[in-house]
Amino acid sequence: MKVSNVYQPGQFIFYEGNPCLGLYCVQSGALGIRKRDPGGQEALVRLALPGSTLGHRAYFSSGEYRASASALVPSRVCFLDRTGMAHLLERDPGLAGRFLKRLALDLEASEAARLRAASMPVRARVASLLLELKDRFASVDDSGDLTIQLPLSRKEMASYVGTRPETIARTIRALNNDGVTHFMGPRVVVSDLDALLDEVEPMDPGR
Amino acid sequence: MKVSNVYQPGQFIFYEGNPCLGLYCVQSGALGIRKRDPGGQEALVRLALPGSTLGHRAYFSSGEYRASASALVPSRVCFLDRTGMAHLLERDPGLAGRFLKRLALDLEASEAARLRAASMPVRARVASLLLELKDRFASVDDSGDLTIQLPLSRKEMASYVGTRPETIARTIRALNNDGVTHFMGPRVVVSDLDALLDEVEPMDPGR
DNA sequence: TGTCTTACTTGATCCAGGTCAAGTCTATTG
DNA sequence: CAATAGACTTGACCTGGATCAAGTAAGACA
Repeated sequence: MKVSNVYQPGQFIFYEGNPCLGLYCVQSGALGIRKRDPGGQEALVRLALPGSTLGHRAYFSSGEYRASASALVPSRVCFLDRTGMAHLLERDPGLAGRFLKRLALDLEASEAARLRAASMPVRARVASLLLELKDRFASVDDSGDLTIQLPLSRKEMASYVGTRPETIARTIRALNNDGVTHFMGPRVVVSDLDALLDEVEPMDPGR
Repeated sequence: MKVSNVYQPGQFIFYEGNPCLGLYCVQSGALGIRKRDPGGQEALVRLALPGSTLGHRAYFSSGEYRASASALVPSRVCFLDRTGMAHLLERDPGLAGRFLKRLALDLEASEAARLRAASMPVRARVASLLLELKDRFASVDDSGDLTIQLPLSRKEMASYVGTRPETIARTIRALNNDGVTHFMGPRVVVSDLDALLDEVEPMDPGR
């Protein structure tokens, strides 16, 4: 009923189009949620970090996954099948309500992301990706600076922020030149976190 | 517990930030759902047509509306307050499940819209707006052509497809020149529906 | 050790769509 | 009937980012 598995980077947990047989939950690591866009390309649409539940959308609607999930780093993921779910839902009457809330919040997040994507330049979107990765992948290095170990290739970063690898490279170069970041391969040093935050929300000097 | 009201064009049903006291349901007419974007502008994010439920997102999550709703045309909207909802939910145990499904489908729609917005040019997005409006606002005129009575100003159309009024004007002109549409003020004549469909999904000549 | 492959970077060029500045066209109001 | 005002259109121009075409760096393998 409930099993837990470890997936290595690149391994898939499920594929778009698979029937949804239950719910997954990320216990450790990080997953990438990918979706085939109209043009047939796999686009990275979301990250799933420890604590997040996966597949409840498909579970409650069509019964088919509308996206694929794969591990970005070694990840422990547990699975609860439909009978297990039914069991839980009947034993805990408040659970359905909490799923409703979860979905409602996801929906808000998704719509907010849509607005944001439309009104922020690539540079700001890259900055907010870094902030998103920070919580899970950052450590403080020997000289006291924040270092993020990127679990994504440039191509994946590009598809996540909705642009092209070339533009990611140029944006990285620009951020480096402005002293906001120091990208070195798969590792970024952020010496001034405030500078990064300003990229996302350029302060209006008025207040 | 359950009341039904008629709203005139421009009248608001609720505002972003208001506490959510129950659920609304569109019986007739059409509403525009608006959201304040990071830059402070009101952007039209969604249309609500007869049959759609409004505010379930806020109802199940924060308790505050995250968007405003106003009538685009005279609309009958009914309201069911929290006690009424609680009543219904307890009387019909399957209802919560149907709301879960509703939210899950909304979430899918929202993510699909996000992908679409990122990968379709303005012209195709305008075309799909017309297709969306067609079901509710189209009639067949005396000469047998499909005529859509637009319930949106150019500015609203612009914010809905994520662009500027100037670009809408130019796009309209281009569609007219190509014989796909005939915009005349607030009314569009679509003589060839297939041409409009092709704008949204340019057929790959291979198959 | 070289050489393949794949990921990444860089440069050059192009274009959709944003911005700014005049328009025109109604529609309202004194 | 001006006259001011708002909604829409048009033109001229500019720019962020896409595209195309060469690079370079670095791990995998013979």
